Amino acid sequence: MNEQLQPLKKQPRAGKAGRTGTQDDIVYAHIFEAILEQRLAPGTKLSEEALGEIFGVSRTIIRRALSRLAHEGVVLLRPNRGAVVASPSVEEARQVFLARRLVERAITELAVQHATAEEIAELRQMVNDERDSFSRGDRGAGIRLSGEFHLKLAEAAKNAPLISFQRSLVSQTSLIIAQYESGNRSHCSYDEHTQLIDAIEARNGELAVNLMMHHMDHIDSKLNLDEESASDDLHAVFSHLLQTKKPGRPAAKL
Amino acid sequence: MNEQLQPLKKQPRAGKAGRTGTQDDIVYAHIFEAILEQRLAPGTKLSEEALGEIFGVSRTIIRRALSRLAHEGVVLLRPNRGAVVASPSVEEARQVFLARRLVERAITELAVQHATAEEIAELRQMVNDERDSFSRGDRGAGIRLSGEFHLKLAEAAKNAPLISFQRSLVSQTSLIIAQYESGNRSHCSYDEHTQLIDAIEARNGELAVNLMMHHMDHIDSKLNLDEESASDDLHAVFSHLLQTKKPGRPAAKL
DNA sequence: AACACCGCGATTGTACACAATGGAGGGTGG
DNA sequence: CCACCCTCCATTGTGTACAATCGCGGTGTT
Repeated sequence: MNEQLQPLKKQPRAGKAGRTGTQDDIVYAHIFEAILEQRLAPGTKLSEEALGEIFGVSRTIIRRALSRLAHEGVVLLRPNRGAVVASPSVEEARQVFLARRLVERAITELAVQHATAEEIAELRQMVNDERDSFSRGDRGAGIRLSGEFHLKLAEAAKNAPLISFQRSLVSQTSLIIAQYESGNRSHCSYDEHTQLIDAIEARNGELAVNLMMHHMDHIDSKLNLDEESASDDLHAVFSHLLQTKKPGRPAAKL
Repeated sequence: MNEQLQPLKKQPRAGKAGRTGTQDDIVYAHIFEAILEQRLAPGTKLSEEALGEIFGVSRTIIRRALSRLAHEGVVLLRPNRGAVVASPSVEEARQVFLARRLVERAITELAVQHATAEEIAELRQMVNDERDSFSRGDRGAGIRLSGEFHLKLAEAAKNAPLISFQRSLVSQTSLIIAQYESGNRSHCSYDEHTQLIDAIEARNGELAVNLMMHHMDHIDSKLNLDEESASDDLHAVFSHLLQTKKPGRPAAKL
């Protein structure tokens, strides 16, 4: 029952979630990755004590990681009732996408102006990694790397507040994609990423923005935001009932 | 040395910082207000233990409040070295203002579409409060209320991610204004706020956006971002070097 | 005299113990 | 038989003790 991975002293575990920093980051990254990989379904309760045993740290660390995840919108923190994996409603998803269009447009324009050759090279490398992940069939890693691409682009824009906001938006987008994306189609075609890099490298702002907006369109269109899919999305369909509101009769049986 | 205000059990102290919620919020609001009122100069060290004694709570609460302030960019959290009041550089200030232009434009457009009559009434009330504060000479409250106006506008836009981002931007803007604004000119003329509300109520999107952009221009122009002012801005000029200065008495009274 | 190294003090980082809250289940009354 | 209430338990919220870390000042050497 109480299997606990080794107290995660050093060991980067470089293969998986991002590079090791402080313990918080490790816990944060692991939970985040688990959510993206859909090993943690939306609505799943995240008990502090259980997580603490799993990662071999105290609740203090877990609490910080959860707080951070909550701030990025990936986890919902209910006072006195613990944390659950967020399950964005269709309306929330729309809001995130609207905000992303806005931010991505600005980021693209700024990146065209400020991206260095080194950054462009890094971006190309990331697209390669992303393609590899998808060809390996590692969908979770693919979604994560695709998000990291957009985050890297934000860094190239050289605007700290936008980077921070983009991080939050990308996190939520990843969760939404994991939750709503239909079937197994690659959600963020790396072709579009490559074209985008080309336009940025050519300092063609107008083209870059157009590509980015089309890219956003494609992401939108691949999601089933208009009507709920039926079978295994029960969690998503009902989660808004059985975790937050509805003080009276909160879905008696679940 | 150990002067400590009463353990802040309930007592809303409604006059000052925002309405009382949980203890975190009280501590957060008080520190935030102290920073805006410039009773806490940029660069001032925020010792957890000292704050804990002042507010009569344990370091746990203080730590959460500081973490939140850090996330909003008002406080700088240096690992193993404690927290200090942030002192945005000119470059950082420019980035914040760029991001704000972006966000305010979008918020204005959305508010024109979605603001309800009730929200518009609330906005007008807030402008009244703001004017009262300035006429009373309460500059800190004025800056804070002006920020809350822009935040309320974001709420009228009905987009959760934008609201969250705007909260962070407004906080940082307030700090920048407190730090850089020249003299005693009212920084956010409520006339402009009133005109803006009128345009929104008339559902005139183009006019509203133009007013907002001019409003941003005015805020920009009132700051001394181009060249440092000499006398009392030494803190700002050097704070990035000597973050630990001013060890004595962090705000004699709160 | 200046530089470098080492130990000390202060402050933050972490873990844990206790208090408080909310939900679930059983029991009782209508 | 159903509904309501009351108690108990699981889980989170808070305070505190202890450990780790960093900066600073003393001391010795070159």
